[in-house]
Amino acid sequence: MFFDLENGAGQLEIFTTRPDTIFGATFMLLAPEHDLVKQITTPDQAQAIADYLAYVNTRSERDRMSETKEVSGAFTGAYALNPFNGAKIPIWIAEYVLKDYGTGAIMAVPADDERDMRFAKKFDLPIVEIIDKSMYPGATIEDKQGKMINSDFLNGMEVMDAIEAVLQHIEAMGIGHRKINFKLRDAIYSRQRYWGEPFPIIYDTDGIAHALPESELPLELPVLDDFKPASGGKAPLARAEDWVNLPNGWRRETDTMPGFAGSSWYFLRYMDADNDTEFASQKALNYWQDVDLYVGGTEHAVGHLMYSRFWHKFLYDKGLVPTKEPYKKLLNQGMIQGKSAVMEVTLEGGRSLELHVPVSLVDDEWRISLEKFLGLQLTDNRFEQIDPSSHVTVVTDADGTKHIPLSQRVEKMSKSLHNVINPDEMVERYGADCFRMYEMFLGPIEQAKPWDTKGISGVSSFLRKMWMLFYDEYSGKNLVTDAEPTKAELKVLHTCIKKVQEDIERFSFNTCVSAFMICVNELRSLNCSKRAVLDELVRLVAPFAPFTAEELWHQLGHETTVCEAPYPAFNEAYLVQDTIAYPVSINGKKRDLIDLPAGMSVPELEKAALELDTVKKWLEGQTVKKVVVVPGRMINIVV
RNA sequence: GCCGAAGUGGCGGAAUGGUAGACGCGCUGGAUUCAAAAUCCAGUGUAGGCAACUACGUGUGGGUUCGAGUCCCACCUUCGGUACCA
Repeated sequence: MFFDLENGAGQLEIFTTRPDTIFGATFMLLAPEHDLVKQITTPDQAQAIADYLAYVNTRSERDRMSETKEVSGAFTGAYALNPFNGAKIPIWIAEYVLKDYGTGAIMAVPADDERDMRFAKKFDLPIVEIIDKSMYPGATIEDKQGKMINSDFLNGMEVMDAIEAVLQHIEAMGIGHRKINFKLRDAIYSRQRYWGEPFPIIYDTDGIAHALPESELPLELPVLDDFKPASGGKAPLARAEDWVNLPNGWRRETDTMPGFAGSSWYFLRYMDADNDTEFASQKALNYWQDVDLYVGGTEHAVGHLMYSRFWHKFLYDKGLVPTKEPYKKLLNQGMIQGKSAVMEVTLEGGRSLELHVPVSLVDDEWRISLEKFLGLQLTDNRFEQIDPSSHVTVVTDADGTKHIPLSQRVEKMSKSLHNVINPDEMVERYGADCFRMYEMFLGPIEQAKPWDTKGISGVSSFLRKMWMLFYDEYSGKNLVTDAEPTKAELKVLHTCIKKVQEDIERFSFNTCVSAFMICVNELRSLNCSKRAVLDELVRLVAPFAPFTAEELWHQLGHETTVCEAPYPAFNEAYLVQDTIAYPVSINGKKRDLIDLPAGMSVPELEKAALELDTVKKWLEGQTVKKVVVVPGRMINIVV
């Protein structure tokens, strides 16, 4: 929307989503970097504006974004005119108005915008109420609800109607137009490194960019020996001069694309990887459709997923893919956090600071020995200035060794926090299967949880116990027999199959691991090494411990990979119970437990419960009001 | 500020409205060992009691229900993401 400047000095273009509030616009705001600032500033205000711009210059992008409570600004001395009533509106500049959003200029409506309100209060600018929200209790300042007041021809209208009415006026008067504003976050696309797809872009002798003709695609990276940046801050590709400089004097782009580029659509290519005429045939695309499940961390949800969906939408609009969205379901896995060790230091003058000590130097009681600390001071200059005798607390053990106690904090694993556990070391020590299963075992997949190396021994001994169903612990003799499994053994196996099947469906992998542990413990106590049971167990465990399962599968005499064997299905017949343990409650509080044959009728169950000694004891002097019996579940006596 | 997730033992966590704490770690006691590691057995929510047992117990306060960690209402706290977006 355009506002005339006072004295015919030109026009100011602003962007607003609330043109209905125009009669409440008591001042205008420009971004400090706005082109008009220099032109319109009056001599009286030149010093104030110069001072303010100097201040803005000292502020980093981060400062400007993080400090949101305190507003700042300066008056240019110039005025714009309200196109409907000719009112004079002072023009200010303020750092909270961003140069790159909209037109870098806004009409400020303090009555209907919190930041504008703070600005008006700070600089004592008028506030004109323009929306009566009294009939909408609880409506916030941003809600588009209420009746227009103090607004000339809009008075009495509901906000939504007023927006439409004022838009029609504005367009009829030719002082503005409707526009949908799109914004794509963080579109930093090119990278100065070798690893990445090269851009098929060439520059002519005037430096104008041209797309490489299709006949020259695909463009492939040249072979390099040295991947360090080239001179002049150029990307490594600039070293390949034969590749960069074309015979006609044109030059290739030397930046490359980021990981987002290929990963935004590679799954489509997977659908028809050998196709050399198109990225994938319509037949393949219609068959595979989309990706069932996308598992990724939060940075993927905001970064990669956004690009990938954007890509896919483009391909869909072009009619090249059959689905609007590339992924059916998103699962955000939680972060495995680190436990960091924080040393609290008090320097002379009472100034205190916190320093992260490498967790590898910390003992079980979360302390660092003085000896190790002195060693640390030699290699890490963050600790140079610290005097252990006065700046930190030191405790002395009974045996005379000195330690500095540290506090523990669970936070993101990060080099800067010195709390990183290297997965390679875990795999080296426990094996990939154990590491994988322990990560699953830690807790629900969507939740963040701290890594604790201590707990991994539980999974490690589970894998050993499973192995020992096949092999004798001491002699290494193969224990597998072809005997018929008993009812009890089949029940153990099928209980596990059922649980694992159900838990996989709801992504509850931690409880799958627990089900395997129960199964193996019970098979061990039954001394079961029967092929009929173990064969199914191996197939069941294969997705969780693939290396171990593959090994055991071959030991069972199979020639092909376990991945090709059908996944076991449970048989309800093996799970039938002869007796059911019924909890017996008085007023909802459990008082006894009774084993009763399955299939007992409700009156029989009630009678059996009322005959229990425990129940009789609790019923002394009481009247039974009601007995709730849920067959197969529980019995509750209400008194 | 906005969006999202989560509050249960010493710790990670389990629990279609129906036995709270499965499974694992840790801890305690025992077996084995010259000793240790490893392994095996038993115990382990808190308080009282030799025990049987009793009371209390899933962030706080209410509610629904025969019965609530689970459902409803209000609140508190923590974590993650994002942020002057007009």
